[in-house]
Formats: sequence, C-alpha cells, structure tokens
Amino acid sequence: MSTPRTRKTRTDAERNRDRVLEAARALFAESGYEVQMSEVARAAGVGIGTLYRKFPTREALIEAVAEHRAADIVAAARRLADADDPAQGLARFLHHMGEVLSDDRGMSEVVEKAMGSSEPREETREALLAVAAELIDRARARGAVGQEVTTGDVNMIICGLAAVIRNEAGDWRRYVEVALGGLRPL
Amino acid sequence: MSTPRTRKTRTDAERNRDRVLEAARALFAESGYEVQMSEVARAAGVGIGTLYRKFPTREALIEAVAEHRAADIVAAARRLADADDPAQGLARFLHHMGEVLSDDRGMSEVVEKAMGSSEPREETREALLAVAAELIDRARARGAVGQEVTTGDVNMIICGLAAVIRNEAGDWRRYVEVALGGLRPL
DNA sequence: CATAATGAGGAATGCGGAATCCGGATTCCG
DNA sequence: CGGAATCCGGATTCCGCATTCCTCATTATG
Repeated sequence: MSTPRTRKTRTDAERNRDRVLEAARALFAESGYEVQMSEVARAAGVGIGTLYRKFPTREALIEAVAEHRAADIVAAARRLADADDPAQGLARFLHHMGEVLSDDRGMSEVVEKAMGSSEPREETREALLAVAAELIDRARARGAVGQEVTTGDVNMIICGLAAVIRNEAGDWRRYVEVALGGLRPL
Repeated sequence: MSTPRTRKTRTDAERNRDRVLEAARALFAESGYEVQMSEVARAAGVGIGTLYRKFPTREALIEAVAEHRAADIVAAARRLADADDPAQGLARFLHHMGEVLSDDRGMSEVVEKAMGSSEPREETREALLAVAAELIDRARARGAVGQEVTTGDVNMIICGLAAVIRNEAGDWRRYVEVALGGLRPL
C-alpha cells in the first residue's frame, strides 16, 4: 500500500487500449459478441498479447464494451425523458431503444439477456427501468397509459424488441406501435 | 439401385434410436440445445458411438427433435383454430404458444430463431403463420382486431414471447395481454 | 544518452467438446 | 446351432479457440 514511485503509463499503451476498445465496439456492433479475440486484435492493429494485457479475458473485454454502450443508452434515455413531451415520452423512449439496438447487434444480444431476471448487468436494467418508471408515471397521470401498467411491462417489451431486432423477425417500428397500443387505457 | 436382399433392422437398434430421441427431447426441454452429446448419450443409456450412428451430427439430432416438437405445436394450434370461438381464437393461440414454450426451454430457443427471416425451419414458421392468418381473418371480420393487423405482427409477437419466456423477463401472460391489446382496432 | 522499466507481438500451449474408429458383443437367418 | 451382418461402446483423434509465455522493441527518467 506504499507509493513506490510509479512511472507514468506509456502513451502508446494508452493509445492501444483505446484502439482495442474501439475496434471491439465496431466488431461487436457489426456481428455480435461471437467474434474471436484474434480478429479483434487484428482489427485493432495490435498483437493478441497486447489485447490480453489490456483485457485479461474475453469476458473482460465484452464487459468493458457493453458497460460503455449501456451507459450511453441510459444517458440518452434519461435525456429523452427529461426533455420530452410527457405524453410522447414512452413512445420516444422505445423508438430510441429500437434505433440503438438495430444499429448494434452486440447490444441487442446483451439487452435481451439483461432484461431477464438473472443477476448480471443488473445495474443497466435498473437504470433503464428507473427512467421507464418516470415515463410511465407521467403518461399515467395524463391517462396516456392504463393504471395497471408497470415497469415490468416495459421490461418485457424491451426484451421482445431486442429479440425481434436480433432475429430480424419483422418491422420493429410496428412492433413498438403494437406494444404501445397495448399499454393504452381500456 | 438393386434390391440386395436387405435384412430387417435390428430391434435393439430401433429401440436405441427411440431412447436417444426421447432423452434428447427431455434434456433439450429442460436446459435448451446447449447440452453436450455425451450427456445425451449418457441420459439415453447408450454409447456416444451409438448416438452418432443414429444422428451423424449434433445438428441432425437437434433438427430431428425440433421437427417433431414443431409438428406437435402446429397441430395443436390448428386444432385450436378450428374448434374455437373466432373472437377468442387469437388469444387462445398465443396463450397456447406461451404454455408450450414455457414448458420447453429448447423450443423457445428454436421458435425465437425460427420467427426470424433466415431460411432454416421455414416450414414451421409458414405453418404457424398460416394458422395465424386464419385466426386474424376471422377476428378482423368481427372487428376484434384492426384492419391493419397482419401475420407479420403475430410473427413478431411470437418472437418476443419466446424471448420473454426464455430470458424469464417477466410474466408472459401479461405480455400476451399487452400484445393482444395492441392489435385491437383503433 | 544510458538504462531500467514497461509494453508489444505472436508462436506455442491448453482445453472443451464434436466426431471417428475399431475390437468385441448381439442379433438375424438358414 | 453357426456364422455373417449389424450394432455397440467409449477411448481417441481432431479442431477451433482462448489464453500464456517469452523475447524483443519502445518509452520514461535522470
């Protein structure tokens, strides 16, 4: 726990870390999380050894990327929630989710799983649902959605949305419309 | 192309094939399609070699099981469609799907994928959607669903339903209610 | 500039699991 | 019964990756 006169971390090291993260983000977005480590390294213009120094494990890399992206999503959602017309908030929120997910294969994998009840990536779900809760409250106050609507409903809708997008099961915008329709009162 | 006096296939061989199929069905239902071949063999009380003689490939085994189950599902759906009150048909259909999927982990994996636009397992999707089309027509005639509702909608709803169930993202019955609500006219 | 510390690279290794092989056991048929 | 024809079992091979390790290159520091 002493401070043994540590050197500044090399600049090239830092640069490489960024390169790896960026390459991973791009590859994951393009083809999901099943890409190989060597491929990430190649895309980053870096040796496998280097990649592994930065992220000691495949899982560590995935987590790093996912965390980053998730933070972006939550932030954007919150922004939407604050700025928007309350009656439209929920709709905008879901459309935004769709937009993001359809541009990021990896993310739709993560989100689909994350909305499940198992522990990992919990904070992301919590954060998203916190935003959703606010939107629901406001919408409910205006009578835009039924009294019985909960964040659990939104949770399921998002999970389904991710699946529809990931499997290209159809027009996700229409899916969102249907889901929103189902939340309306009466 | 001759008929070189073929023997009757051995009875034990046939018995073993059934055992394997049954064991695979049970394991797949329990824990999805990621179970190992050796595990299937063990559960079937059969050597790995035997398993591979019956199903030369992991994929072949999965396909055999899935095909079987899918046929069951389609048949049940058609029965429902024929027998039921037209206004309730679609609801019953989706509830039935939910019931089946929540009892069969493997099936929910297959169905989620199958509702996607990629080719394989096409016949199943076709068959399911054919039933759905009938149900939609009747419902539409009674004004139970909007004019704009299509089988594509049902396709996405089923895909989402499978995802919700597979990931335990919430109460799937509620999901079905919301989806149905979204299909109602106006 | 010298040199100690840190990082880079990528061949080599380890590992999980599908698929193969073949000596021995079983079953069919005359 | 006898002896093919078939089938069984599971050790073994093969393969695709992730991960490790060691040598060499690059950078920070005085």
